[in-house]
Amino acid sequence: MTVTIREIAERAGVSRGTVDRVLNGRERVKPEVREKVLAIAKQLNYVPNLAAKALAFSKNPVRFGIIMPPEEIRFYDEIRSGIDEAAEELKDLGIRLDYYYVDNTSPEEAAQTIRQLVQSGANGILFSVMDDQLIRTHIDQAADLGVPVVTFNSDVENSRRVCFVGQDLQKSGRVAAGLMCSVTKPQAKVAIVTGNLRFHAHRMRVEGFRQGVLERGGQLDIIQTVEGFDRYTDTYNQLIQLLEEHTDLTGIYMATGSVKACIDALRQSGREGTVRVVCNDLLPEIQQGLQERIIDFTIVQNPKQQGYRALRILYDLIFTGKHPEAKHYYTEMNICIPESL
Amino acid sequence: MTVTIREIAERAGVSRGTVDRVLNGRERVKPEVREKVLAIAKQLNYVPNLAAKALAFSKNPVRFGIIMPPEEIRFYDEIRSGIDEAAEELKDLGIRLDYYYVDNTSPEEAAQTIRQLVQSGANGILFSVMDDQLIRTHIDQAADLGVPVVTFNSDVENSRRVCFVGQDLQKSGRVAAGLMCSVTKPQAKVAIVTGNLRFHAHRMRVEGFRQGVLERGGQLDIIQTVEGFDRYTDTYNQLIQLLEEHTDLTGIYMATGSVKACIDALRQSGREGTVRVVCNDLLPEIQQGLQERIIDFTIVQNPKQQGYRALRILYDLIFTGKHPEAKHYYTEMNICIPESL
DNA sequence: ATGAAAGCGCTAACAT
DNA sequence: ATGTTAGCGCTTTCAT
Repeated sequence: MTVTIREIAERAGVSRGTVDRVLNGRERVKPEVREKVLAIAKQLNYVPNLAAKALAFSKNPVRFGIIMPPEEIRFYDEIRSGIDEAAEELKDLGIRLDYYYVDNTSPEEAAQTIRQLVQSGANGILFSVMDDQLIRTHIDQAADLGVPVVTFNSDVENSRRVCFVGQDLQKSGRVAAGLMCSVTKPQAKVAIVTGNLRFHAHRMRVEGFRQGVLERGGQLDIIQTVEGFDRYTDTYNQLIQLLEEHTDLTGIYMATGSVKACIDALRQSGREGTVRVVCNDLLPEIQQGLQERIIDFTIVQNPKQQGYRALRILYDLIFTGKHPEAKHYYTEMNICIPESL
Repeated sequence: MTVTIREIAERAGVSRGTVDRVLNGRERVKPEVREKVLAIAKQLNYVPNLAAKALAFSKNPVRFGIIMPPEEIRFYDEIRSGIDEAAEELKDLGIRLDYYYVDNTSPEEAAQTIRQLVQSGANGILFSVMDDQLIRTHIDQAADLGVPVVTFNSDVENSRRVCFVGQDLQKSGRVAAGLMCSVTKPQAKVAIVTGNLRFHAHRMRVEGFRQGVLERGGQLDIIQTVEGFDRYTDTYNQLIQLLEEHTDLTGIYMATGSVKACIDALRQSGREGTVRVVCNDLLPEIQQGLQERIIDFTIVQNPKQQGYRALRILYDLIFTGKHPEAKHYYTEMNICIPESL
């Protein structure tokens, strides 16, 4: 029925041990034997039995290290629960997960953790801290030593990570534009708030939004793009000023940054509920903003799926040798309104 | 480390075979032995190793029957791919899936299939055909004989199915109301189109919509609820008339029924793009309607997740004995606009 | 009613 | 460089 290494061994006239070596590239095997085994395996369309592998591995489980920001950062809660859920489903499948929470304000600790994991013989790494040259170097070193790294939520560009699992930022900007258009009059004046336009990730959403507006026939008048540097006060002050200067402002797209600041500024100026707001994610203050009808839409990125997918990709790579189909795996994007909560 | 039946056997002073019998209720075991084993298992917090189970089962895999409408019905394509994906992940986990495509215009074939599956010793059934008394009886019989049935997409009410996996219809109606409110002026006149109000499932969305409008402070004026009986012409004719009679109609909620008819009626009356439309699902004509800006929003129900979840629930029930937490498992609901495609 | 032992497909330690 | 063998945890005959 199903092809086993035993069958391959018989056909090739070698032992199962040898087949195992060949199939898993463990030691040097005489090239001709190697070729023969490989040929037969391919011809028979051999696929390893995962349950058997898992069982055999259960003594020394495969180890995956997960490197992410400190547990206090609530944003990662759902991602973590996605990973845990995947781990639960992969339970008994021969893997062990080790979480490492590292400082996310500088790259040293994260880099250090990568190195330690590689040295200690980890079989794969899930990474989500920051994009930095030092990190890049370490990821590439890990790759050289055969330890695959999957980045999630926030990528490390140009590194040799196996795959990035996260949101399609550009698309999220376009969706935001579509939503804003649908709730405003033609030529309505809107503002974009972002963190820092020098950051690739921040720029992407803004660009997506602009493109989205174009695709809708230039239906909006983007009067300003505010950089709030992800700080509450900067964002708040600039928005207060903006609202004063533009009494005809009808929409704000919070691409990145403190939504709390936006809500407070609107309240302060008495324009809450009048100015349309589109933002991202589903933090507590955003949920409340939705309920109170201050925020019209928020675009969320299924963090649970993100964690799940990232782990799955690593698992499939290690256990079945299946490389991800693309270097980017974009997770679903959902639009939320109060009723969706 | 992890507790095995071997350990339980040792502690209880019996053989592993006996422990297996007890834990899986296979044959009669002397009650006192039974109690003892159970007590130790509970005390040790025993959890079976799925990989080992799978491997041991690989000779006679557990069989699940999947009963759904004919393959031609495109609506089920994505659900099927969700099931297949789940099956892929559960590959080597000791299950075999058998698909049965049955007539979905009358209950006989579906009922017959349930009976056959039960007789042939299937270990579980995934069902999605229709809600009917004959079906109900068969599902209950299956339950009596220890064959769990999970319904998906469309439930069989009041039957003894283990669980239903599908959309929260009432909520989808509320979300529709929220969306409609967000793109119309206060007191805008809107119409609801449904299939047949005598059907529970159809009523739910309509009720949800009404409730949603109330929650938004009665912001809409629902002038009529049209029953289109899921037929193109009925729907088309009624909408044409409605549009003529109400030149101030600003929104249509297609709760159930032919969205094509709605689009055509709007085109015919030259009101496409002027009248806001909210509907469900993502059939080809709806995608096109979105692109052409005739449809504003469509609410979709992640069919892939639906299939995946349904299979998972059955698997967990059979292999780990874990019953679903609730009788209903509601799948995610997503809002789509052109940009989300 | 219960125990003993073989086997599911694969890995790893030990031989040769 | 390759073969042999003993598990991994559970199920399932076959004895008793």
